Amino acid sequence: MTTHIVPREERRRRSEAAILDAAREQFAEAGFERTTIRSVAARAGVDPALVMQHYGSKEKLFGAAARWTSDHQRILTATSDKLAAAALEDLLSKFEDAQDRDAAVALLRNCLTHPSATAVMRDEVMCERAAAVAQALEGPEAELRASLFGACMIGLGMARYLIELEPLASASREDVQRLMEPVLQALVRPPPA
Amino acid sequence: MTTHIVPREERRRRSEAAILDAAREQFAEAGFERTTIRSVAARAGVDPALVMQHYGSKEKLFGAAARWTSDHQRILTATSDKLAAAALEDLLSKFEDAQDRDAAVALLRNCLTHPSATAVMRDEVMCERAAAVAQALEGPEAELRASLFGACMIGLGMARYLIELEPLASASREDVQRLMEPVLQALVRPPPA
DNA sequence: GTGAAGGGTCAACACACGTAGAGTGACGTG
DNA sequence: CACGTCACTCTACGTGTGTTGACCCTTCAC
Repeated sequence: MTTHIVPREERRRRSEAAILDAAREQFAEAGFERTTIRSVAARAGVDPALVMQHYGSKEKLFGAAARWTSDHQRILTATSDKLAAAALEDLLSKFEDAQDRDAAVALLRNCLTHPSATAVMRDEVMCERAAAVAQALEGPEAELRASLFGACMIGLGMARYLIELEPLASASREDVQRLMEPVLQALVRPPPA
Repeated sequence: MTTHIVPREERRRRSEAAILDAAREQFAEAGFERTTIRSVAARAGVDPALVMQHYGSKEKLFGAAARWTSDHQRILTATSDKLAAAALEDLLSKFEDAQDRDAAVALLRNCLTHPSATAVMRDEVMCERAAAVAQALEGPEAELRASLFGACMIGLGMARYLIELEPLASASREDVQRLMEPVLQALVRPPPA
């Protein structure tokens, strides 16, 4: 055995992190229902009971794993002509880092079937950003346009990263950003009628 | 008893239809995993075993219930300046009829978590229509733009009917159509650069 | 009327899951 | 060295699930 001697607290933090990583991957790949405590434990190389001991329940584990880590400072501070670009930048960059990506995918994948994921998605992610977007919009129906803005962003994320629709899934980030920007700009500009 | 005498075949067709309706509603509301054969049977007023006898397995029942019933003739025949309007018309009208709506929601709700629903969504629904859309598009990158077109449509459907993001969920069909049309038109027109 | 057929029900199996409680062995402290 | 603590594991329970086979009871053909 080449295992070094590690202090208890460090060891605890490591296994907790290993479990969380495994949970993120599993929830992201297979969804909440098809993810079992046992499979997460196996992936993390620990006993199923340890998962419970650390996170209390499958529900809480999911809550800790599925997050949308992002400050919407970039959106709040963007002027209306840079709003679309900023939002796209924010969305697309989230999927570069593996950990952020898994956490986001875990939330996205389950937001249609898991009650608390739906609530988080709607209330914490979309409503908040829609409010921020609406604030930057001029003209009538700002809230509705902001909702549609969010809807397009969601659709982009789901089609590209979850459904993996081709050629969108394989397209370069730059191409996606370049083509989508004028689309979202059509919502930023006040409606014609 | 006031039950009329009904021939066997008619009786069979009725119970089969009742089961399918119940399954559609249940799959649409609760998703695949949270829907049980027992709950479907209860909703249809029959015995759980009868569901199996008619549809063979939960998987096959889901396959029969979750469908995207729509001809894309309207899209194929539309000229490029009417393409966005036709697609929106097609999507929004699907959710007026209760039966179509349940079948569509059942597919939409599970297309991120259920393997075969994902496949149907990607291959039968999106790829086909994206191909039809791409055919109508002029300029470069027609396939990618068609993918993005589909992504926005999906996002609209999910945000409005599944996540129920406000004020989008409560907005009138006309308002949604009016505001979204120029958005999709930005994908129909050839890209600037 | 009588037998066959088939729609429908009942009870049960086998399995996988989330979860709980007792037990174990290494680490830290005196 | 000895003792308590804590991370960790083993085993098992209870429950809910999809699915099955044996059993009714009405409908049809002759």
